Amino acid sequence: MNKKMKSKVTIHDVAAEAGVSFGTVSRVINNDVHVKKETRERVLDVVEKLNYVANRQARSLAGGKTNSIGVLVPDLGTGYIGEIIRGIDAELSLADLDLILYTTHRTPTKEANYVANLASGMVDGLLLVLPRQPQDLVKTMQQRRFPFVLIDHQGTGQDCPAVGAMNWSGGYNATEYLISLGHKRIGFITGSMDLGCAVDRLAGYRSALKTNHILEDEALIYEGNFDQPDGYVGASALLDLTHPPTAIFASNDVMAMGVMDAVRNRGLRVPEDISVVGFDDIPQASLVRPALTTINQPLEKMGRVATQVLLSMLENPEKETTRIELPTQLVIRDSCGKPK
Amino acid sequence: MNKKMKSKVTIHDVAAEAGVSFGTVSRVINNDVHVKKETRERVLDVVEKLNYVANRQARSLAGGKTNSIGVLVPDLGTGYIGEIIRGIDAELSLADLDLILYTTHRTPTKEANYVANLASGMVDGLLLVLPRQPQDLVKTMQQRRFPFVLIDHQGTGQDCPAVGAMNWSGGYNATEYLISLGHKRIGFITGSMDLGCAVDRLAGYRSALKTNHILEDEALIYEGNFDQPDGYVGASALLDLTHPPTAIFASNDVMAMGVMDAVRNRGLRVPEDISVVGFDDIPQASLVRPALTTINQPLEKMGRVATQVLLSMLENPEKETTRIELPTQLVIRDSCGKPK
DNA sequence: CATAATTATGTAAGCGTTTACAAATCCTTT
DNA sequence: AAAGGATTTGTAAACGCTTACATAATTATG
Repeated sequence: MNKKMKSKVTIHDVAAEAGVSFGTVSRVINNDVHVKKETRERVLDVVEKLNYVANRQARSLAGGKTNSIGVLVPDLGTGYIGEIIRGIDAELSLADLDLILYTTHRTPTKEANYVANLASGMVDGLLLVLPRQPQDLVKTMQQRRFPFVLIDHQGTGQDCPAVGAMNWSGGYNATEYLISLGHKRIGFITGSMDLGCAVDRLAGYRSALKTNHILEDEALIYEGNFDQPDGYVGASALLDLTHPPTAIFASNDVMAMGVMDAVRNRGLRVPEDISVVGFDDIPQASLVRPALTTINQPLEKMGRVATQVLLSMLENPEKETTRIELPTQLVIRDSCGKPK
Repeated sequence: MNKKMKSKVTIHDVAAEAGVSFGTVSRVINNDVHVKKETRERVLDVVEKLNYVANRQARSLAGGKTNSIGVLVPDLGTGYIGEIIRGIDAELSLADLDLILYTTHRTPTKEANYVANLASGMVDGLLLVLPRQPQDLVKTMQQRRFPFVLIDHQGTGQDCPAVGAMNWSGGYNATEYLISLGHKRIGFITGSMDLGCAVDRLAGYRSALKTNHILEDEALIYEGNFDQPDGYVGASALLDLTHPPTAIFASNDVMAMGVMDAVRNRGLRVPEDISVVGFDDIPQASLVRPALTTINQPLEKMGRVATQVLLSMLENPEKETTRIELPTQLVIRDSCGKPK
């Protein structure tokens, strides 16, 4: 009875204890139909008794799959990515797949490196969150026929599996909400314009203006980079105009917070003097004061859906997959009001 | 079924191309000294040329190590954990180890399950961030002699490798700062008292009071749970007292935000009427208005250090390791002022 | 210059599985 | 009761690598 703690119990141990061949044990744990019911039960009992857990590496080596999928993220700082991962994780654990996390944060060039390595057998599939330069990566993976899904990035014209949000309509709706409040001069702070989502949000803004017969003023558009300071600087520039805006729509929540900061720093109030709208609905959007009116992106759901897509690709490699866009939604809080 | 048409390049391919045996190639990629310099170079060239990447699973199987370490986290929501992971990731990638992420969020009981599985060979070591019920887990791992490090949790009396922050002195310093501002009645909202860090912060608070000859008032201590609503409810209760506090010290930033919310909801201002201090210094602490004065925990560094400790345990299993506490620091922003 | 020492390389035996394929057992059906 | 088929079980060959150990090549030694 005194078994060594250190030596792991293998499929052979189970086989011996159950009085069957290891092949049978393998069939049992893989739910192969060709096992007599009572044999299966006996084996399962022994598995339980011996506390057997199949060795993942051996399984992978023999089976040709790694049972884990790689998730490439730029960072974990803002909670934005965290939400997406939460969704990914949920789906993955349902499928009993491991999540191997790679952060490209420190070295941007690592993105390409990782993909090259990962795609050559370390994981069965890849989920790329907010990739910065997907063109080459996508090409690499496609020519290797390696399964992957892009999350929150619409490549410029590239046709590949991706899950994103309806950025255009988010931009449109937020702008239209501001217009409905009576605003005519609405400042806009863009995100990194190399990212499709930023382009789309701006396009939505423009469309809403046009639809409502408001003349677009280039001076009201400030090019930001999705970081908080851009919001501050952008808002400052906007407020310095001869005809400053009465409302500012920032392309993400973090910048919107920078905007609020700038507004207050010049002695103005949100929303009495200036209305502010963000985009994303990150957790802290409801924590700041005034609570931020913003466009909700279903972050967790994006993670879930992307994972589902990837898993279905794994099951059926031939299946044609394409871009999926999840709806965004206006969340009205306290940062907007009628213009003075 | 889905056979890979793309034959991966193996160690044998490299060996053939370089005109050596696969054993030599193995030595080269493992930096074994017993290889002639020019042979090594030739092999390396071929590796480059063929774009060879060693198969992780095979390596693990043969070598008896998985080259990856598991990280168990409760969640990724607040950015708090994200910071820690950033540190872990940095160290891990230096050591060329993979990070396998497990989130226990949805099912608390999964913690134990994961540990049982992981400890039996899926990873070489485990990093447990903010574990909720470590007692059993720790016992399991210790008796299996499985390497692990606890992050941000001081077990009640358990002697095991752990990395945390100086919660006591953080609590002490924050309280003393408030006292130095002139506050005499300082409310305190605790964290989950089953977590050592919460206990320590409270103890620090009490000590500071005592040192400064301020009589402790039990009524000023509200037991929270580290969630934002606790801050709101706690502050409300505190402000309802006959002799309400002039300052409130919340055991983490998230609760502090709840506190600010409650304060404002009764028409009071921060910091003019009530001073607020948090703990953690999460990214959004500097984003809220007024910016939160808080105790900085070196989250990323905790991740780094814990990883270093784990790696050293992997290298030298016999080495005695113990608890490490990193210093905390008061960060003064805009949420505190003199009492009226 | 032979011989021992040293260093470099080749070889074979696993590591713990999966999975064809072969062998054995159990039912049917005449 | 025996043949044929279906079902269940056993076996051996990978999977790609590490690592003793054996062997070959090189250098140093007397």
